[in-house]
Amino acid sequence: MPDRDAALDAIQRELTAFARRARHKAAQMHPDLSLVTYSMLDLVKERGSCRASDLAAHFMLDKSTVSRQVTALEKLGLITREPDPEDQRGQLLRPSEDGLRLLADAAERRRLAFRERFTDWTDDDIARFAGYLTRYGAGD
Amino acid sequence: MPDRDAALDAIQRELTAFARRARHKAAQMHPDLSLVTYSMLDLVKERGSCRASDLAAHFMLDKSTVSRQVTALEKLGLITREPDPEDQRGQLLRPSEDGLRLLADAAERRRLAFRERFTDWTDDDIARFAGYLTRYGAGD
DNA sequence: GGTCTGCGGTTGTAAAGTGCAACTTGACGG
DNA sequence: CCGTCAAGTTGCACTTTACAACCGCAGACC
Repeated sequence: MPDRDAALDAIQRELTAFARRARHKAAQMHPDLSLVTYSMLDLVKERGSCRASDLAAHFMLDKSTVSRQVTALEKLGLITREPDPEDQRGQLLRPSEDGLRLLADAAERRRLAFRERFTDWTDDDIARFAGYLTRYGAGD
Repeated sequence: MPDRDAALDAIQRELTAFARRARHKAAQMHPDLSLVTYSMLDLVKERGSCRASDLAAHFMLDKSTVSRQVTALEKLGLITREPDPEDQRGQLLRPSEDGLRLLADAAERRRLAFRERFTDWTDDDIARFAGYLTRYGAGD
């Protein structure tokens, strides 16, 4: 089935092309935060609170890398660290007020950019595209 | 139109999630080449021959970065460089036999992984998904 | 023809992200 | 009490990347 293979090639190419551009654009949007650092902050918000090892597992990164990024986020005042009362080895990460503000601001700007980009797409096309992406992402 | 916004949010979330994991997965799939280096080789093959500045423009990378990656590709014997007969300043990049072989091999492995992942997708769904991604990518 | 401007590419330098390994500290089971 | 394991930190090396300075050639303009 050559058509199917050609389509699979296109999917692969476009997704990697997107990944390349994502880092570039994320760097422009938030000069102080990389895409990964931003995602970590986002996950901390999503979970309410979590440990550094949770971040390492979720992002498939080494714990040392996470340690440094968390330190950076704390230095920027975007998260707080407190020892885990249940296990003194670990620490609970929480987003700070500034961190929440930054996330909300970024989400809003991103939404505006997306509205712009999809102006000439129909509602049906957008819904189907979102459905396909979700279905793809569920395979991870 | 809340549905539309919800779908846009989903698209945004899934695409950034993919971008996060891209590096890790690419490293697994192509152990010898980085994601960017591999993409460069792929574009050179796609175009038949091209100049380094074309790569820089397409990948939104600095020309110095491209220069180093191209040097690496040449050292690995995956591409060849020859002065552009039309413009002595530039150079024409072409994939070597080894480069073509590596690309074909990688494409085959990738296709296998993708076939696995997309087993329960219909041909129509895959074609539409590829179409949406291409349409999205064309907006850059 | 000579000069100026601009483009294609290279190299030096610095910064950031990442993984591996060694270490510290605390938890848990014999 | 001790050995083992888990959570984080730090040192180190490597890679990727951008910016800036530079070289050589091309094309335009006088």
